[in-house]
Amino acid sequence: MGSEWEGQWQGQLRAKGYRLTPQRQLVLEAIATLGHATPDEICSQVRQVAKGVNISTVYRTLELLEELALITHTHLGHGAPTYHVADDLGHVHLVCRSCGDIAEVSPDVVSATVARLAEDHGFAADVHHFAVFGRCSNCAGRQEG
Amino acid sequence: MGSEWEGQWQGQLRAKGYRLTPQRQLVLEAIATLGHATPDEICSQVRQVAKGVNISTVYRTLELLEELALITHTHLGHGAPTYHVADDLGHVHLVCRSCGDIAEVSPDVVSATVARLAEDHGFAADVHHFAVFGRCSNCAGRQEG
DNA sequence: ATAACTGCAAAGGTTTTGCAGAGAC
DNA sequence: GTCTCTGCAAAACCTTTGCAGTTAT
Repeated sequence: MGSEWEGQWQGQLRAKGYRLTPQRQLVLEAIATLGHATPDEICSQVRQVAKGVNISTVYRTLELLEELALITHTHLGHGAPTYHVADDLGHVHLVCRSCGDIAEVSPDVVSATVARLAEDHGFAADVHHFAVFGRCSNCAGRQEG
Repeated sequence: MGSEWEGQWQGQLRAKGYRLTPQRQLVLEAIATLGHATPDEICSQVRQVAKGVNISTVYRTLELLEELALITHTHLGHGAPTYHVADDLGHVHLVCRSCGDIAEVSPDVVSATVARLAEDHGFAADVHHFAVFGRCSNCAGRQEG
């Protein structure tokens, strides 16, 4: 697996008094592999390699990795948030309320809004965190009020 | 309190085989009064009028009212969603990740994005449901990576 | 050796569900 | 009288926390 970044964040960990452990590497690798996944899904993925890893370790690691800005999470609406690596930029989620389908589109479509929020309100919008709800093209024509 | 709409949705209820009950009226009135509130807050408000109302009744009623398109909910990030009446259009939430502050701005700022989503992806974005995460003007200057 | 990390298990908060009784129609 | 709705309680779900043992440094 890609191991160039291993040295990179090892330094970040130590600088803050944290330690490099197998579990932490596995969680980060699992997120990179899955693209975006819930804590539970990440835990399952990790357990395929290291059987004994506990869900609470996953939660603690997610909090840590997010603090180091290595990952971020997105709320897709219902229960569990999804996590992904921080340099996996490049998509905005469109969540369909009817069929539940989740589409990914270019962050390009929200750039105008991001610019206006910055100009008019001094608000630095987090594009990673965008989750847009509505009705997808499949469901749009079907039912309407 | 405004009671013009009482007759309006009573018909909708009956058309689907549902019934009009005091609890359902109280929940809808509570949401109208509070503007936007969590299920728990709504329950508290309702109990000021009718003491015995149970939280599970509130949840069931929220689901019903949303099905009738009388209310919608917004996810502000963490746990509980906030509910508001469907005709309470007119604002988009800006949630600051640092201080937790929630600002409301005109839906105007997202109109360009909504238009592009419709044109490019046939996606009917729900403006009510927009919740934008990021960093507000107060926190923006303070800390940066 | 010290201090952080892990697994386990229990607790926390939020939402859902089963059921018997109450109530609208 | 029928069928829906309510309140209660238990369960389910997601997440956090305390603690004792383990491990990196």
